[in-house]
Amino acid sequence: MKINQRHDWPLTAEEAIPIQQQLAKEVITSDELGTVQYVAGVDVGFPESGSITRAAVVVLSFPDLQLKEQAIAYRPTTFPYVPGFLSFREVPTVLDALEKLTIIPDLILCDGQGIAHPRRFGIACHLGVLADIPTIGVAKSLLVGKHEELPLERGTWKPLVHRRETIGAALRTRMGVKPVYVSSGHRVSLLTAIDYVMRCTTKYKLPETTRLADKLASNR
DNA sequence: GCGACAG
DNA sequence: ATCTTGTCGC
Repeated sequence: MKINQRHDWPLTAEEAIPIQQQLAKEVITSDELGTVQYVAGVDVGFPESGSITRAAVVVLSFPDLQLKEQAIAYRPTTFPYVPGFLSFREVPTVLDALEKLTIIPDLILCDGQGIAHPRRFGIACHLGVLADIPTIGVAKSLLVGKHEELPLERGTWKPLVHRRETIGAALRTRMGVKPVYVSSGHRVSLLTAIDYVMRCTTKYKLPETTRLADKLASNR
């Protein structure tokens, strides 16, 4: 698939802030997605002591979650890891991998936050806006916000609140296991996001999409 | 000013 | 993220 270039990639957080503020205006947190036939998962690894960025994308059929296609892309690493600016480090290479796909995914599950971000523009939002594809943020740990303790049952969740605003949810995908943090990326509401994350999760804490992408991104 | 801080 | 030994449970 072809993706339009929207902006140059900055090399510092200071230069990245204006870009986040501008693109954050384009984020849509209501449901603007059609029938989901293909769900994608993306993940990024940093081999060669971090000097190389390796992005992996897997496309699964939905709801049966069978692997249909995968792609991988590499770039020299140019942006450091700075909390709040993860997308500037990972998205350029992820877009390269997406462009190699034959199948255009109907939904993408990202490894990281969506709007559960200081400026409401986490990596899932950035990828969603640039690719113009519905995205959901699924993070393993918290960047901002807090939530009440949740019940132990699989599928239970509590609102993730930041500055008195609900920005996502802490979701228990497996009984008795630490929750994942789900938030809207682009063109997906929170409730719909929670539903898709549950439907993509089978026997592990993380969605199958993320697990397969992770295997491809970190393995060799 | 002092901590917290996705991957 | 990455590095990296042992340990716990099915």
